[in-house]
Amino acid sequence: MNQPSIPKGTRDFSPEIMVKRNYIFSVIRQSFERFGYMPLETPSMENVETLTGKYGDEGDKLIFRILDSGDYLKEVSDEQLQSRNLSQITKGIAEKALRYDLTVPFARFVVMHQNKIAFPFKRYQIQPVWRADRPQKGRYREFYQCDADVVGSDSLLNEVELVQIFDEVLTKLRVPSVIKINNRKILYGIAEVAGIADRMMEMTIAIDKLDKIGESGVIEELRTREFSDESINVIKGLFEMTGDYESRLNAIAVMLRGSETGLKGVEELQSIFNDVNTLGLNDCELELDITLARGLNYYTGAIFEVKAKNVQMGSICGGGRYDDLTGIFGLKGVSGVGISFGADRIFDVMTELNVFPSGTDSTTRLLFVNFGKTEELHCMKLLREIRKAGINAEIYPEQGKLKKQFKYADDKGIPFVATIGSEEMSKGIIALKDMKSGEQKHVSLPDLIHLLKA
RNA sequence: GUGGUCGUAGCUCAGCUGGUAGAGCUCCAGAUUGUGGUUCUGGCUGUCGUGGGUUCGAGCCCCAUCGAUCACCCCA
Repeated sequence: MNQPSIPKGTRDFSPEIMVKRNYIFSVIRQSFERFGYMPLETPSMENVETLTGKYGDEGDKLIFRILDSGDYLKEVSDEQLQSRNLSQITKGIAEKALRYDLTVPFARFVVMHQNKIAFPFKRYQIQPVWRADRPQKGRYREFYQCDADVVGSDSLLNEVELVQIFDEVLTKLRVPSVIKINNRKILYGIAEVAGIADRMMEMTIAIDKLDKIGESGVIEELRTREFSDESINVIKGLFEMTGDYESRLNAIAVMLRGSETGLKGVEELQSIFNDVNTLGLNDCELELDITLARGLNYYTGAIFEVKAKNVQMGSICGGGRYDDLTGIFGLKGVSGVGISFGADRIFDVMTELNVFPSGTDSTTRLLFVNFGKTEELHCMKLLREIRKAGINAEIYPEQGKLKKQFKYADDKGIPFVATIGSEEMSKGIIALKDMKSGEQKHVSLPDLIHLLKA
């Protein structure tokens, strides 16, 4: 018999892990709502046309398609099958696909419901997305994104607030991070000045790898992509910029003086930096990274990427402004900006840093030991009061060796155990043991509730 | 989609130039019939990923296949 298994790149989440995951989700959700974002959910699957063409050629390949039900070959001719023209055949047999991110379905939603929506529209969405990637460290085929987006507002105040959300959430989760920011307009300006405006995508893919393959690696990549020496020389100028964001932005402004778009990008970043610095951040830093590109090609303005400090891991959050994502679906002139937390990577980082707070081991706070029928009923009465007081509590469902019952509490990470035998029962008291310190004392029911509520 | 590494007990792994498998941890029981985590004692656990080949004989060599993992591309 084959061992049962799950698809590549997917995972089961055990109760112990889910308690911790839910902690992350709740912190993120709380901050989103604190900043005025409202919840939204969209279907796991979308029509294929909704998704294709939004994520670049590479992205299209990574979309999971869903095979049609029934006689799914009925629309495919024998000639098409013979020719093995995959893209043609795929169209005929798969009209649905699993969502690849949350931003595109959101844009689709905004367009479909534009008449019912009050703009600026702020929504958050916490749902899984799927990518047919080959799994590796920190990369899964099914993972959760936690997005907050606002559409219908051009104001850079949104960008500033989104940086504050990054900072608030990651500070609460005890994951100090660097928030890298750049602007697509600047990248476009560079391409323009270098005379390669039409090949901006290629250029950004190359310079995005700077921290991975170094300056010489980037230049080599540009060469193999057959960029001219003049263009490469212009791009090289980027690597020579040093100092704080102000001096670097000034240097870029000089470099981009021939590009109106590029200068607009510089101006935007200056504004965002000024505001963020005036307001201040907690445990995160905002850092200008001119080489930051981001692959999703719908971004047009500010782009974000967040990396946890002191951990070897890809980016844990991303985001950016997209001026015309809704335009693709027929609603022009509505700009949006949003961010995304990668909950699975944040989980991995928190595990590595060991920063989960106590209380994320178990949802149960108190276990009653079971001594038999009479005591059982007595405990059940107390449990009603304890649960009414909002404390998560349970009783071991059968009489058994104390060793076994205490071990159960220990395995489950339950912090308190109440023991009520005949003696306690007759005196109307509870023997309460703190499993962490090992201390045990007799308390009354109100005392116990008071103690566990704290 | 391309390339590398690895599959032996529930987990982490050892196993010499081929001679029919072992350690630690976990788990279970007892020491302790009203107390977990620490300590001590005892015990269970394997189609050596799968299929084929070479050989008197394969965990070890060869081929295939599946799975895991890391890197590239790309990305949370």
